[in-house]
Order: sequence, then C-alpha cells, then structure tokens
Amino acid sequence: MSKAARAGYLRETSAMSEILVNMRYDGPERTIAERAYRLLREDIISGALAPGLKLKIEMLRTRYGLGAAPIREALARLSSDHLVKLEGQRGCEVVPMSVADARDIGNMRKLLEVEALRISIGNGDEEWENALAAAFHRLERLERTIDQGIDDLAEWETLNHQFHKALVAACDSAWLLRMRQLMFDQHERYRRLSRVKTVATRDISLEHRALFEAALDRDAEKAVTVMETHIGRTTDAVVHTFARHELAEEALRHKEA
Amino acid sequence: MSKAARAGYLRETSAMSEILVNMRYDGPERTIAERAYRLLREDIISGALAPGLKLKIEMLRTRYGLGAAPIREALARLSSDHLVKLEGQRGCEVVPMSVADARDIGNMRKLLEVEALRISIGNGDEEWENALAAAFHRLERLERTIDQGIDDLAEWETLNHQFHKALVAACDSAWLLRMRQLMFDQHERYRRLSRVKTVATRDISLEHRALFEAALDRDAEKAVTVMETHIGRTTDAVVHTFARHELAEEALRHKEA
DNA sequence: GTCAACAAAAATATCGATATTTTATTTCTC
DNA sequence: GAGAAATAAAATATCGATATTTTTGTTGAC
Repeated sequence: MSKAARAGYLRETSAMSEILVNMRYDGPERTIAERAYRLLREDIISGALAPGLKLKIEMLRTRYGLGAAPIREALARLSSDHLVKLEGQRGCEVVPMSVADARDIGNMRKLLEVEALRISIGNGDEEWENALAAAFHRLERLERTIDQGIDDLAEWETLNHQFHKALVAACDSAWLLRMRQLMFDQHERYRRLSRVKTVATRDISLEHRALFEAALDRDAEKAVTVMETHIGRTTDAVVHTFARHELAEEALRHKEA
Repeated sequence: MSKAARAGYLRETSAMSEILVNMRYDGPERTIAERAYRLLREDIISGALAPGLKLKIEMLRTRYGLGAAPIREALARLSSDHLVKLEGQRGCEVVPMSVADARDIGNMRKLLEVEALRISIGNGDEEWENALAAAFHRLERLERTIDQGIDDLAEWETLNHQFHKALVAACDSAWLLRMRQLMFDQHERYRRLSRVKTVATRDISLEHRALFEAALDRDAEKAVTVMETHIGRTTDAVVHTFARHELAEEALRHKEA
C-alpha cells in the first residue's frame, strides 16, 4: 500500500485550513495540480519567485514537495495567465517585469475597472450596497491602524482586493470581471515588488472613502474619476519605485562585471 | 531504438507545412505539447469539438495520435484561455456556449478593439499603412468573389483576422493587444458556429472599406464609430443565429424525451 | 589565449504503468 | 418494481523511468 493510499492523492495538510483564512476562496482543491497552481501563483505574485527566475522542475518539486506532473500542469496554466513563460524545449521562467509593463498594466487595469465600475453602479441592488459597506469598513478599520507590520501588508492586500471586488461585483459582464481580475493580479505583483509603503497613506484611504461614497450615491461619473486617480496614483508609485529598483539592479550587474 | 529516436519527439508531419500556409504563425513548434495545444485550440474554435463536449483523454489520444501527457498539458493551457473547463477529479469539457456569452464577448471585443484602434491610428507610421493596405486588398479581393465555398469561408476568416490585426498593429499596449486577441478568438468561435453566411455581405465589405479609409485618414472618431457598428452587427447576427440554434437544440432534446 | 569540436552532465519532455476516483451496473431488500 | 448498497468498469490523476535536448565543461588545434 502506497503512502497516498490511506488518504487519496490529495491528503489534507495544515496549510489547507489557511486557505479559508487568507481567503480568495475559489472552491475546494480536488487535485494536487490545483494546489500546485495556487501555490505557484501566490509565490509568483508575491515575488517569492522572482521575475525572470528559471523554474526548474526539480527545484519546484523539492520546494513544494509535489510530483513533477502536477507542477508541469500548473506551469502550463500559468503560462496562459501570463505569469510564466514557456520556452519550447528550454523549460520556463517567471515572466520578467519592466517599467513599461507596469505602465501598460496600470492603464489596462484602469480601462477595465472603470468600465466595470460604471456598470456595477448602474446595476447594484441593496445586497450589493451591504456587501460593499462591509468590505469598506473592514478595509478602513485596518487602514486606521497605521503601523503596518509585514503581516498587515498582506492582510491589507486582501482587504483592498475585496473592497475593489465588491465595488464592481454588480457588473453583469463575466468577461469584463474576469479580465479586470487578471489585470488586478498582474498589478498586484508590481505593488508587492515595489513594496509600496505609501500603501496606507492617508490619500489612499481618502480615495477609498470617496469611492465608497460615490458608489452609494450612484454617482458613476464621480466614482469613475476617483477610480482613475486612484489607479493612476498607484501606478505612478509603482513605476517610480520600480524604476529605482531597475536602476539598482543595473548598477549591481555592472559591479559584478 | 524507439520509433521517436530517429527524428526526435517532434517528428515532421505533412500537416506541419500547412501551418505556414494557413498562417496565424506563432513561431515553430518545439514540443508535442505545443502541437497538441494548437490542434485542440483550432478544433475548439472551429467547432469541430462541440461546446460542452466531454474531452476524454483516450478519445483525444486516438484522434490526434499523441500521448496523454502533451494532451494534458494542452488542456491545462486551454483552461486558462477559457476554451476548456477543468472539473476537479472529473476530467474536462469544451466550454459551453450561450446567447448571453455571445453578447458579453461581443461587447468586450468592442470595448478592447475600439480602444486599440484609437491608439493605433494615433501611432501608426508609414510601414503600418503599407501593411494595412496590403491586408485590406487581400481581404477585398476575396470578398469580391462572392461565391463562398466552404474553403473560402475559412480563408475569409484568416484574411479578416489579419485585416483587423493590421488595423490595431500600431497600438503600443501589449496587454491591450493580447486581450483584444483573446476576445477576437472567442468571438470567432461564435461566428463559426453560427456559420454567419452574411459574412461576405456587401455591408460588411463596405464597413471594411470605411474602416480602412478612416484609418488612413487618421480619422480616429470615424474609425471608432464604424468599428462599433461593425462589431455590433456581427454580434447581432451571431446572437440571432445562435438563439435559433439554441431553440433547435431545445426542441431536439424534447423530442428525444 | 581563443575558438571549435567533442564529451559529460543536467534538465526537459514524453511514455507506460499504477493508484484513485467517478460512473455505470448489478444485486439485494422492501 | 423502486430504491439503496455493493460491485464492476471506465476514466482520471499521478508517479517513476526513459528518451531527447540543451547546457556545461573539456580538450586540442591554431
């Protein structure tokens, strides 16, 4: 009897309960491949797997304690998400990052999120308002405690994510929401990498409040304007920090040579 | 010595030269998994693999004469492209189609293609104009020969694809182009399924000409208006044909029961 | 010393076999 | 006969081994 025979391919681990806590819940994971997908995805977005890093199967196998087949499947999926780049017979790597890409992603996110917001505000019912208010207050509560530990930063990302999601939740276009989510995640990778400390700045908190109020007032134009500023500023901050980051790496490379 | 030993995993087939002819060329295929990805993708978009169809590995293995591993990898990639739906421990299926989805995709394609067009017209240089003119004339030549055989229809799709691509080619947002392409492909699946014969109608040909001329005149607003009508009409035709298609299937199901 | 040809090592892509889960079928009970 | 429980069949997900390609390292020629 193999080790897995007792509890199936996907045996429970302590980490699994954490999914529920740190939720961006997406239904239970039924296969190891799904777990591999989630783990890799999180590590790429969080920056734990650095941009440009060569993803060798053996390395990932030991890192996650999973077999090669599920990891391969996860990498294939991530390549279509544009988080991993497959290179023919030459393995794969974490998609590199660049200032130009940061700008592009920021603009794209703006385009999609603004459109979704407009529709959502038009469609939202009472239930939507309630969920939005809840998400806003959770986020605001955290933002009031200014001292941002490293844990708080991750939690802030989650709450921020949920607030933005709640804003557009009443949008009835599945495709628009799907693409918005894609760009939000791509954007998040940049936010995390550049460790935008400005994250909990009073400005951002105020923008969140303005967004919230405009949404409840059903003032779509106001909300759109605020959202555009909001995303624009985030992007600017990211680009700014990231440009320095790139310079620093450049310098480092020169020093090595 | 195994069968593959003489020519490597990916041995040449007669079908391979066809890639170049029926081109949406994407670089040479270095692995069987890539070939599987392309084949499956084409068959899903063309409708050869029907929406909702359960994709059993064994069936695909014999259909394409490939091993299970590459097929599995292809399915994983297609799931992130939203052409295949993975269902936990229960295999996968071709993503189903619906009238609502057709509308959603049409609107999304409109949003993205219009935005890309605006930027492209603003940026396009002489080289862009030349390529656009070439694409337009190839398409127009075909559209003049009204008698649309089944082969012509596939060729029309290719030329239409290339014309639209040429229009937005000068857009400098990689992400916008990527997403536009995604929606174009999704839209194509609906166009093909509903076999929109209206495809070569005088109207559409005229719209193409109007698009072409507005683009060369750098009249972005005009081009955008035409594009919106153009995509809107295509979507309407698709929705119309597809709605009947759905009704027919409904009726069929009742008759069976 | 540099470059090319060659050999050794590492890593990938693929296959075939196995364990597991789902689905279909049969058997039993009422 | 209908429905539940048990069983058999089919299909999936995963593993371990193998073939192949890429990369690295070495040797020899100039």
